[in-house]
Amino acid sequence: MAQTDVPDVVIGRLPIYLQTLKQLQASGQEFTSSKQLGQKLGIGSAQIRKDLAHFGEFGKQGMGYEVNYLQQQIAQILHADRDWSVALVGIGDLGQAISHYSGFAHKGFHIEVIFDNDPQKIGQNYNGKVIQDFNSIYQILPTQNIKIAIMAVPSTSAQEVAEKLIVAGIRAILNYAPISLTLPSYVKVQSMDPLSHLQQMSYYLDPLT
Amino acid sequence: MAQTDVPDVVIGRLPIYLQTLKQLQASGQEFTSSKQLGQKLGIGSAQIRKDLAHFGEFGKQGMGYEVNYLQQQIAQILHADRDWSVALVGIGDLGQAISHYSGFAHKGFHIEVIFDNDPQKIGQNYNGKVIQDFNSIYQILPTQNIKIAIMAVPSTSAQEVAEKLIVAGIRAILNYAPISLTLPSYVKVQSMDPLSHLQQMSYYLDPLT
DNA sequence: TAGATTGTTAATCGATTAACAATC
DNA sequence: TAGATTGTTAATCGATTAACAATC
Repeated sequence: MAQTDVPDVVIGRLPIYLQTLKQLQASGQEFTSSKQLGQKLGIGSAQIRKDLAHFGEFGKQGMGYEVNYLQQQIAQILHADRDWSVALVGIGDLGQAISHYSGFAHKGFHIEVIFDNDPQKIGQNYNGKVIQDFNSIYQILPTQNIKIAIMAVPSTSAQEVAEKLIVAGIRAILNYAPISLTLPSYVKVQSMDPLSHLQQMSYYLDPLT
Repeated sequence: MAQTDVPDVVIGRLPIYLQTLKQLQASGQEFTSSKQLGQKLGIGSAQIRKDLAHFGEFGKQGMGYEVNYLQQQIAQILHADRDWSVALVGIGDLGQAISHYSGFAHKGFHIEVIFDNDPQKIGQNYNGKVIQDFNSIYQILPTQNIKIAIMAVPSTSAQEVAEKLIVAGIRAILNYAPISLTLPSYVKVQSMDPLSHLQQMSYYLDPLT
């Protein structure tokens, strides 16, 4: 297991390698090459080989990579070869959509607890789970050893909610609130911000149309 | 208006600058500085000044930036100072959540048409809009001059749907399918992939817990 | 004026790309 | 063997950071 620190940007590409390998596997292909992967992803083959080199040697000269083996190896590196318990915070429209989304559970991320702070919602049954009072996170999260949270709360409370989650032991947050969180570096944060993406694209669009 | 090509990575930061300026404005602050913005965003002040320098001079020495003015300028640069019509393709669980989400419309991105290919859904009224047959995109999109699409379709059909959208005149796609699209470079694509983000974070988590 | 902060240039840093010996 | 593709080193490229004169 490579212990020299691997750049964030490399880690960020591993999930898409994994995704692409899964597709190749589904299509029944046994071997692939850095060239083929690069073409599918629109990046250079050298970059893929360099990225993988951080973790070991996974291919054979002249042959390329065995799809199945490389997939397993990358899954292992990402800790995607196991199940993770996840807490969902905020069960408004967005939170409900997230909890419906089956893609997480199928890939090993299971929403085990749902929190909200609305007395109307607390205690209600949602998707087979009782909605818990957000104030009880200190009782619930540590005992269940949950390290990952998905935040679907208003921007106005996002920072405060995040800080409490950290106190409760959360170490990775997938943030759906369109705000930049300021948190200690030992906590990983990834933000989903569709509006930013739309604005980024509209820059390139002809404003006259 | 700066015409020398600005790096993608810079354009990608402008929306978060805009977001932060809106927050400052909401809090009633009239002036800010690259230092303050940098601290809020966890990036260096020099980077912010350098980014802005691509487009002009927006500050005053010793004073910093007028929040309102800088906000307007960045909005203009991003073409976020106008309204855009958007097509939503796919009205399953995810598409429904997206169409409910009010954040887009409030920021100028209006979902004007909804497409699906399920005969059960076509013709039904959803959120005040009649769901259109995806096969009619060639009639509808060009006449309404819609350049932006949000894709919430299965991975298996994403590539094919994207290609048809381009023929119908779409030039920017916000893709929710977890797949890497291969498209001509004159089309901008941004992908929303929560699973990739979760896997990226789980890399850093202690696998033993 | 003195202090602060800009816009910009130069220095540093890191990531991508090209090239190639090794070898399946 | 000849062809293909790896892993890796060296060269290039681009982005971030540091520093500072200009000036509000």
